[in-house]
Amino acid sequence: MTELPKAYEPTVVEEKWQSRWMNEGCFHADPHSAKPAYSIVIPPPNVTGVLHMGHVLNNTIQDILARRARQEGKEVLWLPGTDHAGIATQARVEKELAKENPPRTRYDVGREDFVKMVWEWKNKHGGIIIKQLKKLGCSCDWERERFTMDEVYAPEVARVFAELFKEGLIYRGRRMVNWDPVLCTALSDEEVEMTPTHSKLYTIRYKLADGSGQLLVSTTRPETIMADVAVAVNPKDPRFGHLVGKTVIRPLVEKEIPIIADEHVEIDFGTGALKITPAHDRTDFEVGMKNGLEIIDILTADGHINCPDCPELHGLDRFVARDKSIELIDAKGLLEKVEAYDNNVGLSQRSGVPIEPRLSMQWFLKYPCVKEAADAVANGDIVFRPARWAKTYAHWLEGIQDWCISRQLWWGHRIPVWYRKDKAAALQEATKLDAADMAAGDIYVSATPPADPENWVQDEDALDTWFSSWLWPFATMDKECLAKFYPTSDLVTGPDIIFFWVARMIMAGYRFADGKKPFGNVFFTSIVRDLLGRKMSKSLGNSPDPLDLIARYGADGLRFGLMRIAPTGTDVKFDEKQIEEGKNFANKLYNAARFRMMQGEATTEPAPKFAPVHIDILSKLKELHATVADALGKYEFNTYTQALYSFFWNEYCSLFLEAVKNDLREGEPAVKNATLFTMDTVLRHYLALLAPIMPHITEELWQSLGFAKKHNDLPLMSTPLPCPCSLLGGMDETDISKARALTTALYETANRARNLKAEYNLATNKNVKFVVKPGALPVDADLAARLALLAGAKETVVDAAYEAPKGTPTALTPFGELFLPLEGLVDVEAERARIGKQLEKIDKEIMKSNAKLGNSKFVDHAPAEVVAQERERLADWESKKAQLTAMLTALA
RNA sequence: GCACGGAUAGCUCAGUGGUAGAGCGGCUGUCUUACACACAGUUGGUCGGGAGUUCGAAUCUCUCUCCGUGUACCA
Repeated sequence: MTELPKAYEPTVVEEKWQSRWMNEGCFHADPHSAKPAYSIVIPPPNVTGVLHMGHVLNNTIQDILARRARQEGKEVLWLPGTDHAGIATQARVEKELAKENPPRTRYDVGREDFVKMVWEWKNKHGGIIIKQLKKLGCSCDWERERFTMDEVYAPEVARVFAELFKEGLIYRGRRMVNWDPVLCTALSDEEVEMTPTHSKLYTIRYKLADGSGQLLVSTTRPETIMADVAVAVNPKDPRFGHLVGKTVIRPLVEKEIPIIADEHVEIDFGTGALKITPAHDRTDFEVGMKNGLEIIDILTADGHINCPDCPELHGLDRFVARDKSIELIDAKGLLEKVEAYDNNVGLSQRSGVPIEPRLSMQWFLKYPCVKEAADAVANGDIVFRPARWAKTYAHWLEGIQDWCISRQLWWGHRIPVWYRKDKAAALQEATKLDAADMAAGDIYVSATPPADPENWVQDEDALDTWFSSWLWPFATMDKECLAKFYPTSDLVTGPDIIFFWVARMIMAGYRFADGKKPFGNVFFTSIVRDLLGRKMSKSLGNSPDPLDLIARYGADGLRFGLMRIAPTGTDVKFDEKQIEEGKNFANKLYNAARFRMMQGEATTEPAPKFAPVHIDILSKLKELHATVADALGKYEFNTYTQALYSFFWNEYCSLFLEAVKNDLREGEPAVKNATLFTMDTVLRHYLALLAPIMPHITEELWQSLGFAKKHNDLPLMSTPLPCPCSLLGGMDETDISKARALTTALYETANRARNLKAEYNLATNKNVKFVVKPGALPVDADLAARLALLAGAKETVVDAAYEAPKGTPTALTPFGELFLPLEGLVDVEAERARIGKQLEKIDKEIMKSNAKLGNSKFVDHAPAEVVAQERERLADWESKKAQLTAMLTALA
């Protein structure tokens, strides 16, 4: 007998197996393997990141796919790594500098030393999340861990840049971009979040220069009035037609500015007149260009007013200046009114502050292979799951805009462009740079720095982080790996980065990896929310720490609990109770295994003598194989998890084990042997099916149950999935279904028996005697004994001639009438009432059924089997009614 | 504004035309020698509202309400 603790303790077990798997190289992919390939690249978390629930969900799914693929005999590469996350990482180190005494900025340190500091920080503190992923049990090939700025990856980024530049797809220009005044960098359109905001709408009087009146102009941004260069009205607006061509006085830094006509102005909005401020508004900029207007920039890069002509505002923060400017205008008597106004303000996803539209010199990319990328998803070359994301994806591609790829950062891939020293100043101001400049030798664009660096000046900017991560599926792999594992099989990621990452990877794949798609399937996970439906976030403090959850419930418990509630189509509301379920399940599994270990070895002699209950559970196990394969094939992870849960807890533990316990104590050897054999078979197959989602506990039990020995002591994760074909091999299908019918009847009868006991307030542990007066199904000694065990009875007597004393509680079962003789303890009246109640229920069902079958339309239109089913049901109720009525008369 | 998703038991969720389900929670028993992280029993629902299609609707169609997400414009 094995001495084991009563409760499963995951911590030690999980650490043990994690290190053993790694030491034995179980996760390592062999590109020379003859096995078919299966590959996933991890969505690289930020190197500054710590594990959150989204990662747990995402990586558990990837681990399930990877581990299952290994069991299916595939050579698996799950390639891990981290993203350098330009802004986040740079900000992290700048924060450290600001804490110093005296505080420093990156400018105090200087570019070269600052970048060195970030590397130091990264090497010391970065990649915590990698350790955390290991604690979750992720079976990544850690020997192949990549970083988006490492020595292998960085040249790829530069190479791609140079190629796209030569192709004319990357260009530089002075454009209106999204400017983050806190981070002082340009951002892409995707990094701006339009946010509903309570603002104020100011209506201001612009006096006509000829003194003939005034024009009311509404604005939310009075602090930019000094940069107004015109007022526009719609050419079709009858109210203002006569004013076009006249001039008004700009209220701050007074100056005559023209009234122009432009169709962009909406007649119905506000006053119908719009101030044109080309330097500080995207559409105003366009209007300005169209009409040849001047551009007056009155904001600094960090969002302060730069307008010496207006000393009252000069140097003020843009929001302080907003209030101040209104005071000034009001003082001049030019403020008409101030109204509350709800509008959408673009906020920086990075710093959270309102974006400034700003004219600046930036690098842009015209996306390559847009059509290939759109077609691939449209025609199913790349499958999105759930499929509806394909629509979102297609919509984005249709309206795709050039991507601003330069960032005014120091941490990241520096733009691989050099300007000839003597011309650098001029070139950096040039709005157009192209291959001609390269030919002239004025600029140098390449993955390798110029041979004579002293003659060149490199571009100051760095690339958007996503400009490196869009190469992730292939830039992470060496030649051998590419040959074996590219394109990758599945990508598992959140729908929030469908544009940032997924779409761009598809384009990059077609353009840079031999025209091949980067992956075959994309599985978009749900987003984990809190119980109020809010996104998990640090600031709300509603995000549980996965490591804490692992400590309390085990990694297996966390994985199982989360997957059980992760629907495929919608978001998950996270409830810690569900994780507790995962832990409880692990404990159940552990105890079931412990129970088996207490029974000793199965013998080879005598040959197992299967009872219906054995055949039943083995047949269900066979079905479980199919359910699991089907669910995983369809990426239905909650179905997979739920099927595993209910098979084990309900079918195996609650029913089967309870029905066979006596075999182990006092059964004849052949029956005992059949039970041990069946338990072993179920556990062996089941552990393998469960292993992808609960890798640690299954590995531990595989070992302690002795299954590993039969497989050369291989860890379970390296053992091929047992074939369901071996289950009940050679047994006739009709015999199997006969056994299953008997077993179902047994379990149902046991339920009825328990109900009877409960109804008569007999404690579960009270030993009673049941009498079965058999009906249609045969009840042999085996079934009778198991029934007694399941019902918590001393014995079950099968007696066809049994005459129940008046008032004996009875129930109808698939095995016939079931009696619970209590020797006159029962009140006849109470019993009569009980049966009467049952009869009422049955009468209702009969009425329903009769109504249905009496409806000729139902009988004519419904499929034959549905009608037959209904008839059967009715017959069933009728016979039950007859029996109950007979009992009732017997009572009298 | 447009698009997409969701609304089923107190909670978290299954259930795509044929007798409304699971787990948790609640309540009642039980330390029955694998498991009290458990066992047995039990209580919970006009399937968001309305209309339609159908013999039959949680399921299909339309519409409304509420919640969520994406996207566009906003002076």
